[in-house]
Amino acid sequence: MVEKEKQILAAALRLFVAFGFHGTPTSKIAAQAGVSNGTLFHYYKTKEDLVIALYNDIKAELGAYLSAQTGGQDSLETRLKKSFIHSLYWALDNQDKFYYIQQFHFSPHLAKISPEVIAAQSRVHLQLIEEGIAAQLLMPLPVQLLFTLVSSQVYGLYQYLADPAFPADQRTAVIEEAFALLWRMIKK
Amino acid sequence: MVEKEKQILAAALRLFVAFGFHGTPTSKIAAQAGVSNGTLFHYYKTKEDLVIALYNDIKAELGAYLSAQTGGQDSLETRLKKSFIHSLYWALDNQDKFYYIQQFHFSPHLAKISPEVIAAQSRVHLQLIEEGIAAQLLMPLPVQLLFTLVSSQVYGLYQYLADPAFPADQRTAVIEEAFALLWRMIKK
DNA sequence: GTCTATATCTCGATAGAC
DNA sequence: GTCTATCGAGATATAGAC
Repeated sequence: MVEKEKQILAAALRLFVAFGFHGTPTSKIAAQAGVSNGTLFHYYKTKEDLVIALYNDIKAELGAYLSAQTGGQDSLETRLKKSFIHSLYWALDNQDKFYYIQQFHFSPHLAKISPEVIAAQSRVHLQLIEEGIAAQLLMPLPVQLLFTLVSSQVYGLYQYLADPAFPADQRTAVIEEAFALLWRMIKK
Repeated sequence: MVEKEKQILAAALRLFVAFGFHGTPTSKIAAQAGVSNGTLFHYYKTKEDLVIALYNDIKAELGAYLSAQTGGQDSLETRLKKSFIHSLYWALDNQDKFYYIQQFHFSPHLAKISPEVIAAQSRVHLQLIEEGIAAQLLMPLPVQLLFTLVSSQVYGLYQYLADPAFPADQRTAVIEEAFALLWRMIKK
């Protein structure tokens, strides 16, 4: 991916998050990226192409980050905890991107992403939970249900921690506490 | 609110959920509502006015429904459970409306809603949790944190249950189970 | 690959009769 | 209050020179 492409994606991210898909014309994206309107449409055939490319780019980045953190031979609890913590840190350090994912998720654009691609994104997490159930460390419940409960706790906790009024230096303590609660909930 | 107004809101809900804010022109809303373009703008000065009015209408309906379920002298656990269950049932029975709330939430329109109004919506839930902490029934944690954890579990469980592949006759059982897990997590 | 210039279209909003 | 008709703005996307 060349420089201009990155600039376009970066500008699109900023503007979409600030003004929504509707509220940001391609002309403004091009202007903020420092390229002409024509160049933007050289890289992305349509505006929707751009919206989707941005989503895929962010998802790929998040996926790469998380799998880089997946150490090896820790206990299951530790691996789950690391995954929990790093998801939160990534979200807190990349709030625009995290917001964009959710904005995209609640938009008709989501229909353009194939179900297989979406499923692939959570596969590694599902496997972790499956392993925990098989080893009788986690409650014997449907994998999807446990996964949903864990994920939604990440989302919820993010909302709590992302509040500008919340002191950043207390984040770690709250995350630790929240994971302890989560573990209490899902452990067998 | 007169008949035509309701028809406009109903059409707007259907279309916004299906095609997004951008993807649904006011002309289509008017057509689906069976009124003319001019009439739509008689009731709502701008398209954004309509978007916001729809949000407030849905929120009011949800608020009315939930407070109607708030019985009186049950135990705190039971009241919390009822609130949990009824939130879920409302969401499952009003999926378009629930989706719209979230779609609105992840859009720039949210900025047009005053923080006081948003805070008022969760006041009753916060009080319940506050009471639980004071009575030493719940973990001694920040009220907002516990509220966030409970809410996000509702959202997450909703996603799980709203999946068309999930058999509707097993909903109650899963909701019961999920509340038991939740209670295990937050009880002192 | 990048730009300028512009075609084409659609949408939100208004005017004014009834 | 409701309609028809329409204006003007601004959007996406393309054409074609460099």
